[in-house]
Amino acid sequence: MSQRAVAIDQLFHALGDPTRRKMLDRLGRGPQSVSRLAEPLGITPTAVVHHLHVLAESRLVRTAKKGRTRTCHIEPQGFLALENWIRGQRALWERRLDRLGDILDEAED
Amino acid sequence: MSQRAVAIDQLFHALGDPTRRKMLDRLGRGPQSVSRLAEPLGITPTAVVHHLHVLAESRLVRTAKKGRTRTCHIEPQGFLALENWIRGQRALWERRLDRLGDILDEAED
DNA sequence: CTTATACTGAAGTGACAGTTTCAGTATTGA
DNA sequence: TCAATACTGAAACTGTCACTTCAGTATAAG
Repeated sequence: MSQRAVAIDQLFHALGDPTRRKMLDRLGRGPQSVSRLAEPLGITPTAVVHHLHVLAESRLVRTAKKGRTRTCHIEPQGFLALENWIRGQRALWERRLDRLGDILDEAED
Repeated sequence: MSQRAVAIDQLFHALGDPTRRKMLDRLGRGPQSVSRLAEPLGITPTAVVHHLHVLAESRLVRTAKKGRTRTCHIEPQGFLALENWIRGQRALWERRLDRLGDILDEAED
């Protein structure tokens, strides 16, 4: 599997978990510490740290420790990669579907 | 969890599997039968059928059986839902990051 | 009618991912 | 210095998921 494919794989795996997406929602509204992320999710800080590793690998979040507190915030890189993937998929079939025409029409229920 | 959230959940779960994404790549190039999807992936038709169920639930593919052959093709609906989700995420943090400025700059490595 | 083809449902297996507990380290504040 | 706080690593538990085999059904072809 190519380097690119591995990255996409990690990315989708990261986003595939509901808890991680909830964390992203939180972080979208502003930076948070590990504990403050954990509390509303009803999971332990340990679990949060694990999820942070996964999210950081895909460049969806970035964290920095200052003193005894780790602060987490959104990083745009991962989202850009996701958008690129979708563009690639569309490029595959969009022209063909346009040519066929009927399938797209049929698809809007 | 809201109806919307459930759908997004299914969608990411569907896209989280590498085999299913390979199937989408194939189908992006044109419709395929179950067996012809299975062969290059090195899995049984049974497994393909399972994946097709998952993909169909998220409106990423559509299938139709004619005679003894089931033909599968891409459906755009799921991809649109994914794009909408990303737009929602961006809306959360984009303005804030623009205001802060420095974080985005720091993010381009 | 008989055989081959194409798919499908049920049941079972193996691996992995999310989570917890618990013990440990680093930092802060009194 | 001492206690409380915040996080982290290892180990173990549990459920889920992808996949297989096998038996069965429907369709096509000779």
